[in-house]
Amino acid sequence: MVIEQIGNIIEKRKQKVEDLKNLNINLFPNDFIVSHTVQDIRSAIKDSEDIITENEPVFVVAGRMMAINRFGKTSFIRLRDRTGQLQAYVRKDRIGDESYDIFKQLDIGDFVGLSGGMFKTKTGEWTLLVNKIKLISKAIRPLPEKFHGLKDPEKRYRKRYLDLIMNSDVREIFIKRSQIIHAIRTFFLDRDFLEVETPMMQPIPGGAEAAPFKTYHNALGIDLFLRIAPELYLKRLVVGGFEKVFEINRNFRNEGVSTQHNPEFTMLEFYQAYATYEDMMDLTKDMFSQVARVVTGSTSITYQGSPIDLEGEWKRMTLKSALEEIGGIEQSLLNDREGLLNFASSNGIKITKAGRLGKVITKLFDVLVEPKLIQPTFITRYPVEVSPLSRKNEKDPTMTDRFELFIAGREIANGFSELNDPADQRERFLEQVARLEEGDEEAHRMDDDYIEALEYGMPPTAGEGIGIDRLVMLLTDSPSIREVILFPHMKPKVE
RNA sequence: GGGCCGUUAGCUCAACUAGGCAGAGCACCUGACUCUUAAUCAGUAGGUUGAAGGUUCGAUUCCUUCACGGCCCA
Repeated sequence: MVIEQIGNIIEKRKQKVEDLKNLNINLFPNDFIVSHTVQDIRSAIKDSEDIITENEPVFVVAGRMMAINRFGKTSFIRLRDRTGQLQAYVRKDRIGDESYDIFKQLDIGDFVGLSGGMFKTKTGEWTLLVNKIKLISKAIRPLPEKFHGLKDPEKRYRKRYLDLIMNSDVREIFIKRSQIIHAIRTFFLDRDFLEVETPMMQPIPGGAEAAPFKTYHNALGIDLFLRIAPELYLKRLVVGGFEKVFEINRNFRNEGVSTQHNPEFTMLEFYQAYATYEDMMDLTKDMFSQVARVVTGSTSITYQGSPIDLEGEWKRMTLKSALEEIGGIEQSLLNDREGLLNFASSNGIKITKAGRLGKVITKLFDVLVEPKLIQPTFITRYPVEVSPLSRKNEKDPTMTDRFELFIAGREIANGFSELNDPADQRERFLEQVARLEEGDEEAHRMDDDYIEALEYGMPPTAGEGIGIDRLVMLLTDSPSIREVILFPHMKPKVE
């Protein structure tokens, strides 16, 4: 049905295709040799403006025609390649009658190769004066409208290629995303970290509280799970002697989609032997300011209207003091599970699946404190029962040496000194397994192989995970995770 | 999962309040035009209004259900 609606334009384009074929024109040739990008041409002009003429040097460039202004025997083209946009001027008396007749059959959206010299139009714009024009690839479907572009978010996400063709700000976001990941990689490699890749398919999904995707391996006859985190594998590598490792890769969590969540998302995790969670906080701040400087040129950014300073002091406060000072909960209540639940219900805060004290505390934190942490803030000392992989604090064994980083009201990193005592780890897993058996599909599973690895000895280590998509959102001022993931998950549309 | 909003030409949007021949701009097609850049001028064409049902003489408009999406909440 949709095909019938668009059919009219497509039918006309297909008729053109037939006409061009009858003239022995190859619509999809593969022998055009490109010798310049648009950027190359601009640089050449900048370097030697005075010796450029409309006859030489001759530039050969290729790209998509984004606009054509036709005037009878002459036309202006706007040509786009990956480096930018360039105007070209096509004259019948320069390219010849036959060639111009073919050019008249071409459409906006077609790829062409051009060669010619550069001149200035009377409005002063450097323009390629075309000697030769060749069709390189034919577009059968019309591009969206040139002025308003493509706005419908559903169509932008489903047909991202159109979004990228039409919306330059979208192109910029994904270029920045690449630069951000590059800058992170450089940061760690410069500090003697080893980049590794660990399994995406795991027999026991571990390292986070999340529901996994399940799949099946035919030849082995076993269930496998798409990983929810790489953590337990990276720590096995620390056992193996790789004292500083990092991985940037995809995690998969079987949960809903929203402006903050995509079922697959990119995670940075890193581990450093002989370091503590406090070292990780220092490292994180260094990394964020370096990445921001490389990518945006500044450590002062704006996210959705809020100015954020990545260079200033990053406040550190414990979870409980944050609840007291920012959340407005009396200190005496903080160890009183029932009291906190009463406080919640009398303040209109719904707590489902309340669980133990630590769970209640973190849920209250999510509602009362998290949205208020706009400037970078480390929250430290998380309860043991919500931190099954973290080392217990030496002075207060109900708490762990763990932190989360919040910026712009969102959790963006989670790190801790690692639990390397295998007996303690086994006990923590057993508690989690009990919850799993109670039906909490997000609880951790027993991983005997991991405990065995710890039994061979893991040096004291600290590690951290940072959600790359959220970091990219922050540095590109994007309100939705779908703006920073090229192909976000969408329900298939029935047509 | 809940609430609100949206889905009309290839694209961006009108028409819906109060039911009465579904429109515009750009794109497309035809013609004119050798410095335009949202080119201009003249003309043509383009629609099962997201899907199914209901009310009605008559539904893009009102009602029900469904699909997909957006925002907010959980």
